[in-house]
Parts: sequence; structure tokens; C-alpha cells
Amino acid sequence: LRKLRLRDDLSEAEERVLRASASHENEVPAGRTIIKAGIPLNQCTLLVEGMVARYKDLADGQRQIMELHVAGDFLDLHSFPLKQLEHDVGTLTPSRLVFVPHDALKRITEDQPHLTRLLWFSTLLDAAIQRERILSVGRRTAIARIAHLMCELYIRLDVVGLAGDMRFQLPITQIDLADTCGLTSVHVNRMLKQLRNEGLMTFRGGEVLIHDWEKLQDVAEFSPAFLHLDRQPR
Amino acid sequence: LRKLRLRDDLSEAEERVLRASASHENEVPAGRTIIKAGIPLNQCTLLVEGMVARYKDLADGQRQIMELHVAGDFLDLHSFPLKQLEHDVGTLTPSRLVFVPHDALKRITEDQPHLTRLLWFSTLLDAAIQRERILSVGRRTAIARIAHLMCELYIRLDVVGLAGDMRFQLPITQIDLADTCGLTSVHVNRMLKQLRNEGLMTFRGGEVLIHDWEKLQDVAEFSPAFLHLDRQPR
DNA sequence: CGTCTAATTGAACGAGATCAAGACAAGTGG
DNA sequence: CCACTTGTCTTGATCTCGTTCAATTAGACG
Repeated sequence: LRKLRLRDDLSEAEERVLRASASHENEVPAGRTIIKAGIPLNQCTLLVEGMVARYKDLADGQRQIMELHVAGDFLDLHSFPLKQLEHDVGTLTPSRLVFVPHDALKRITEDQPHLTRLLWFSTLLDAAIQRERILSVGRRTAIARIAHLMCELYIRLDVVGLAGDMRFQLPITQIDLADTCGLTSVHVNRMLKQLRNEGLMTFRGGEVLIHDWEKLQDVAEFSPAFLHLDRQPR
Repeated sequence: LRKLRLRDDLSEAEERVLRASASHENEVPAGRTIIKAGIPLNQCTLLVEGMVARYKDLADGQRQIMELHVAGDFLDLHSFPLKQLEHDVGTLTPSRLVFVPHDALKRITEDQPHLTRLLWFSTLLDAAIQRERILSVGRRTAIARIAHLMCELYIRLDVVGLAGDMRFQLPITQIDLADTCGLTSVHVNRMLKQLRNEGLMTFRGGEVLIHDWEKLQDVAEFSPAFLHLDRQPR
């Protein structure tokens, strides 16, 4: 909710409708696939706590993570219009999930046009984040990819109150990081060392410490515009 | 319309509403930026004819194309919920465009829930295509990226009746191709030569000829699942 | 015909991958 | 409480795919 409210007003009635739409809650351990590609879905999943990834695998075992999800993200709101996903979704850490049936969402599209537009917005925010990923893996250097991802996560976690004071929890492996950036874990390790040595940031023990926010942004060529942080009537 | 109708029924009334929403038409020459990042928008653009790209540039002049658009695609339906884009959109060939004001779209979200869901679907189809691009530039080899893009374009153009008989028009440069695949034009040229020599496909004079569809798919590890071609009530 | 951009090819280079091995931490079972 | 997995992190050595640099050819267009 905090994520939506940053971008537009959310009336009390709308908040009530949204809360009423949620059905059961669930806890899932780390490393579990929670949504498989190609399976027809009849509910959407909201991540309440933990860290989750959307990814695809190639035949030779290589994995590419499309997007890292943090608390407050809908993992598969895309499945409401699409009816199924073409990629997998899995937990990177133990997570808590809440489910929203497609029926309830359909009712929202019938009765709540403004709320519908906000949910639509939320799916397109994913798309914008994923486009930035295309730019990263397509054209940025290895060190810039990692720096950029860290800037992105700092802002996104800050929005939901999970970052601040130039630090945040990131309880994932360097392998996950490599799969997100389109690199090998060996090279990620070397680049993290370089970022540490140059005094830009440290990633250790599941925590990120940013030592020089300005320089980190410079290395990454980071601009938060793609996160559409502006508050507007939508 | 043909693109939407493949995925779900579109009633006559809905078709009428959609057609009525369109305002003026426009012709644009090749190589023109038609939408700039960060500019507030109050209309959406539908591509009627030609080829258009969404892209971002880095400071050193490198370009990354996020998605190639073909006739029938909304170029920036994303801008309706987002209100502005975070990337540029430009023509690769001379193109014809039709505009739809955001007001008209807002009215559709108020009165036409089913049509709204179809438009929502259309934006998420872009997102799915873009996710496949992440996988390509992140993990596929150069030759697989090109082969995959060709498979994708063949299917997408076929849907709107612009491909068939294992051939289609692709009036773009090898530079555009390189910017789409996250490669240099020099390397694209070499890989095209290899694809030609191995009897998989030819790209010459703005036309693609596919000589061995099966092998081309194998090289690309292509599966059309990400294009969500299934027809379903949405 | 000149001009401009795109396509093509060769040679040298380099960012990141691959291969390999050791260090370290966290279970897990006896 | 300790031996034994198992998985991640770390570092070094070597390799390779794709880049960079450079030069030539081919087309398109006024």
C-alpha cells in the first residue's frame, strides 16, 4: 500500500476493497519455486516479507533473473490479464505471501476504475524496472551493473521503509546477484571486491553498506527516473 | 485489432469504442524520435505501419533497444498509467501513427472493464517480450540472440499478417539489430554470415528468409510461449 | 558522379568466462 | 562433541567470445 500511496492518492474505500480481496496467507522457505511457467493461475501473489525472483533457465542450466522483488511487490499481478506466466518465480529467502483471487481482481476492474489503473500502474512499474535491466545486461560494464542494481534496491527498499541511512539487508548469494546481472559469480565476487576497495560500497553477511552514494550512482550511471516515483493522479 | 482478437473475443461494441477513441493520424519519416523520456504525455500512439523501437542511450553513446515494434502495436500504452515514459521511442522506418487521447482511455477504464483488461493485457505482452530480451542479452550467445529475435519477429509479424512462407520484410540496419541484441554491428555482421553459411537464414536487402525453421529455433532455444498466443477469456 | 551511410572483412585486444583449488561457515547425523 | 557434508566465498591461471580499430566495398540518393 505504501508503494502505491507514494504514486497517487488511495481512498479509504479503495484500501478497504484491496484488503478485503486478500485471501489466505502463507509462509515459504528459501529456494522454493512458488510459480511455474505455463501453469494456469487463478490468483495473484503479494510478497509481504522476504525476497523473491522472477527468472528463466536455459537448457544448459544458466539462469537469468528478470527482477528481484521486495516486500510490498505483487509477484505475478501480470498473471491476471495473462492468465499464466511465461517464467518461474521463486524465493531467495524465507518469505511470507498473501494471495488475491483473480475473481476479486476482476470485480475490481468492474467496480473500481481508479484502483484498476493503480494496479495496472504497478504491473508497468515492473516493466520499467525490467527495461532498465535490459539496458544493464545489454550495455553496462560488470561493475556498473552491480552498482546500478544496488542503487535500484536502495531506493525501492527505502520506499517501503526497509532501507535508509545508506544501508539495507540483502540476504541473497553472490550467485543470485550474478544471475540478476548476467554475469558469473566469480566475476561478481571480483567486482564486489573492487567496489569495496574503491570505497563505494560493501556487501557482506547479507547486508549492503553504501559508503559513497554519489560515486556509486556515477559508476552505475543511475537515475531513479525509471522508478516513476512522482505522485500523480492516475 | 487482429492482435487482440487472437487472444480473446472482441465484441462489435468494443471495437466501435476503440475505433472512436482514435483521433488524428500522422506520418513520420525514418530515424525520428517520436516520444522523449520524461515528457508528460496526454495521448497514446498506435503504430499502423512501419517499424519503431523503444530504446535508452548511455552517456558514452551506446544504445540499447528494449523492443522492436511492428504494425498493430501500441508504442506507449504504458504512458497511460505511467503518465510519462522513462525511455525514448523512435522510428526505424517511415511509419504511420494513430493517436488515442488519455481521456478516451480513461473513459474506457470507467465504462468498459473487459476492453480495459485487453488493453492491460497488451501492455503486459510488451513486458513479456522485454523479459525474453533480458534472457537473450543476459545469457544467450551472440548467434542465439539473433536467431531468437528472428523467430520472435516471424511469429509476431505473422500474427498481423505481415509474415508467412518463411519470409518477412525487416527494413532495419545491422546497427539496429546490434542495438537490440546488445552486440556490436561488426559482430552481428559476422553472425549473420554464419547463419547464412550454415543454411539457417538470410538477412539481406531488408528481407529475412528462413531456410531452416527447426534448426533456427534450436540454435535460439526458441519457444513461442512468451508471446501468450493462447485464446482465452480475459 | 560525389557524398553519406551501411555492409564487410582482417588483425589485435580485452572484459568476462572457465577451470581449479582452498578457505570458511552452517548444518547434520552418529 | 566431532567428523562429514554441502554450499558459498575467494583467489589465481588461462582461455575465448565479442570488441575495438582500421580499411575496403557496396548502395542509395540528390
